[in-house]
Amino acid sequence: MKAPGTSVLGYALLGLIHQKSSSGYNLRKIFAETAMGSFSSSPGAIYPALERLLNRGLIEGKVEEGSGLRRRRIYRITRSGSEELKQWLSQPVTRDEILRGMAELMLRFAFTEQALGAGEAINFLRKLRVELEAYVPSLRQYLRHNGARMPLSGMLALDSGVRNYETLQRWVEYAIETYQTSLAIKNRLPKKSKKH
Amino acid sequence: MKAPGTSVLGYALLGLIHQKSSSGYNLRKIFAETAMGSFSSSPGAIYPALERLLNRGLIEGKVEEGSGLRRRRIYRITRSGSEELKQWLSQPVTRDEILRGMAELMLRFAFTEQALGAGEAINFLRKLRVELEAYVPSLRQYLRHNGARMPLSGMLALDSGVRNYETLQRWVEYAIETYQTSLAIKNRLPKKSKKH
DNA sequence: CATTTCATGTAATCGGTTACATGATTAG
DNA sequence: CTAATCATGTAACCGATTACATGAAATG
Repeated sequence: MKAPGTSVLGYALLGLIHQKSSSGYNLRKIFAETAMGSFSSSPGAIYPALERLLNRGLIEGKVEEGSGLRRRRIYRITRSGSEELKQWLSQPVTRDEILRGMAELMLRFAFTEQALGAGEAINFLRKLRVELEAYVPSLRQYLRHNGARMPLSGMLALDSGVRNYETLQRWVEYAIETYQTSLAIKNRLPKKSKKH
Repeated sequence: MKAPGTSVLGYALLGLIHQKSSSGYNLRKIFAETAMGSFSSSPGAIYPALERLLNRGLIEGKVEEGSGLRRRRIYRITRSGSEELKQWLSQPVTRDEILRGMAELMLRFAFTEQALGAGEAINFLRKLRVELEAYVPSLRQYLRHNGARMPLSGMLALDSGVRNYETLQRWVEYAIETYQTSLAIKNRLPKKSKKH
């Protein structure tokens, strides 16, 4: 009765495989060496997750037949895997998701460009901006009203959260601008002036 | 042969109970209403976690005997619970922990002042500063060197991470200053009117 | 030849999510 | 009286952590 569903780690794997077919070992290295390590690591998580994706037909694996090479299984994304990824990426940006932490949002953003195009990436950023514009002031206000009667460390911890969101807001503006500039260059639009 | 261990949620509960004896319901509300909600919520996680703390003797619960009241169990921390909390709070700040995300670090910081005193809170901040001073430049350098050959969205996502850490560094400076100022004031003043 | 690195797994355990269950008390 | 809220749980499921296992190819 329950939809099996895909875990965040599953989507991280799916997105990486969508970008480039890889073996489990390669994927593990990516998690181990980059900031993506926050979504697990270690074979005990990754190999079972890959097998779940395989069983559900979201990826397919072929053993590399190269002559002098070690045997290893290269996974590539299937059509239904691509569809599931795109559906996940298209989900609305909710305050709930923002509260759960930025890691998952950033993962989605990082995959959006290749999977859905730059236009959708901008769209994602705009929706994020709207949510932040509604949420951050209320957080700031809560801090202003209750900060004084909290222990100093609690107030500071909250302040750290507020600063993070404010930084995120500035980043969103920067990211939107960056995208628009890059799009304008690609299209080589004869439009000279852009309003700010 | 394995030490049972306490989960992050367990420490969050332990720290809150250390600050103020509470019922499970009260604790749930704190998680539901504040930013602490990132560590779970929902009775299915909290009540079992409380029972584990109880079984390990880290907290004790007494049913409130108030006449006209609903029965509810008030938990208070035990000596060994207090010790375990302090030990957790005293752990060194490692880069590994920083990579796992700030939520847990901030939780530790928020509890440190009450459990170990303002001096230890400053100490925590200093250790965090040292780790960040070593880590952030390497992250920034990675972005400079590899950013150009990454997809735009990947570069931007990484940039967001760098900005977050830079914001955190500024926050650490601010927090240390705030603590030092507040300590200086407390020590200098011969206790004027402070209480209400 | 021994060690390291490549490459893929498996098993035990444990905690969290989801969803449901149960009563008691207060509010309308 | 009924509905909402208070207050505490329970059970099924599932995925992540930890630690161990295996074997083959490259490296010294």
